[in-house]
Amino acid sequence: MSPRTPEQSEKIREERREQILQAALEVFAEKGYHNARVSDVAARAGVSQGTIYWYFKSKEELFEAAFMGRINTLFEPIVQLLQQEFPPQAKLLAGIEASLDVMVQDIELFYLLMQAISIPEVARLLAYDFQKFYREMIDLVASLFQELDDPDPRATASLLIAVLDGLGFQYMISPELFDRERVLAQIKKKFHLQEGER
Amino acid sequence: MSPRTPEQSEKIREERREQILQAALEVFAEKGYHNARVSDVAARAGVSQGTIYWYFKSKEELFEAAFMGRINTLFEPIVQLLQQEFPPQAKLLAGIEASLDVMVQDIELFYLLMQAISIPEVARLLAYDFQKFYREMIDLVASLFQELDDPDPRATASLLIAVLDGLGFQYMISPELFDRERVLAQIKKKFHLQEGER
DNA sequence: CTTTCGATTGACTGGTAAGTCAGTCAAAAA
DNA sequence: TTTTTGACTGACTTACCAGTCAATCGAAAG
Repeated sequence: MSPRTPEQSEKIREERREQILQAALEVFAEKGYHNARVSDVAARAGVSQGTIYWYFKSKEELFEAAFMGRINTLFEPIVQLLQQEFPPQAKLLAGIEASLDVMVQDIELFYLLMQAISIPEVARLLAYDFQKFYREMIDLVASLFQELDDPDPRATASLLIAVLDGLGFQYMISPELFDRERVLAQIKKKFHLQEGER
Repeated sequence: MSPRTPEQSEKIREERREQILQAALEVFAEKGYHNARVSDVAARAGVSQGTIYWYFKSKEELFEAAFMGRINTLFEPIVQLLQQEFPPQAKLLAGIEASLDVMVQDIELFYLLMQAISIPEVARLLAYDFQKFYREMIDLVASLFQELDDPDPRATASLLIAVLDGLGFQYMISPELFDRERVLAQIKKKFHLQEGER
């Protein structure tokens, strides 16, 4: 009766969706949300414009899906890392290094982030997801500083995350000013994360 | 011959220009660059759309002028402060506090900044101005840390500015997470700026 | 081979908004 | 009063693009 089993359809849909999301990410990062044409995304993905609307309700929804997908892909490993059974200090250090690497290798994520926040119609969709993500990160990092007997773990966590965000920001503006090793050394010192230190 | 002296014309132009810039700032901050209509700015300023184009070549140029004007207005006092004849520690502390205050009171500046960076046609215009501003800030702050015998003043300056940027970012996303006094205390501690400390 | 139906196409539409321009205004000079 | 000219107006043009939809495809089931 039906030309394909539900599983087959599902697989095709999943692959096409991914293909469109990847194209969307590239085009949005290159041109910015408003200068990116839905037809550009279609062309990049090798499908027609109509197909985009078979998979996504609107341009806004397409951006949201592409952006949040990317955030999750990049940060899930870091979050996982922070939850493993290791000394808190080692986890913090590894998390910081991983974040710096994401920053350098996927700086376009920051670019997408700026857009996500500063375009009202997109920000509306993402506000909840994003605040949740942020809060969870602070909670997680705060719990590690707690283990390290920090007198004010939440404030310290907040500050550490602010440092990382701010560095991403600097890197966007003037990548050449950024010196991974020197900055890393500074962070270790300021947050008392020298190897061997308790 | 001429209906007005050059000085009179100049005065009128200057006032109208300011009036348009103020309106532009409000409208851009409220709606975002792309959702702000030039006609909205005109209405807010109480002039016709044509008048906007008598003073500014394009919407992009209008944004640039409004944004950079605001940046300068808000940061000139801080830069001045940092250049006065006071102990470096006191100047750093005062500068940090002033920055936090700007952040809380003029958070829409951050919002405009995100836009300025993430909208390619605007970023193109602003890239130079902005990198210059950033570099000067780092140089200035680094020179103060140098006076305090910091072993790596530039890295420290870079980190401090990153903290402030990152905090602005957090404040945009979740203003309720921000606790000025706790954060300030943390910064003082991490950057060795306790009152009385050398 | 025929049927079925989800997937796909791309030309088209309707609304929108940046920027233009022909004409008006008003204040000072002559 | 008339002339001059910079400032100003707002209706209009022009181009654009998100989203729609009627038509078509194609793979598997029957």
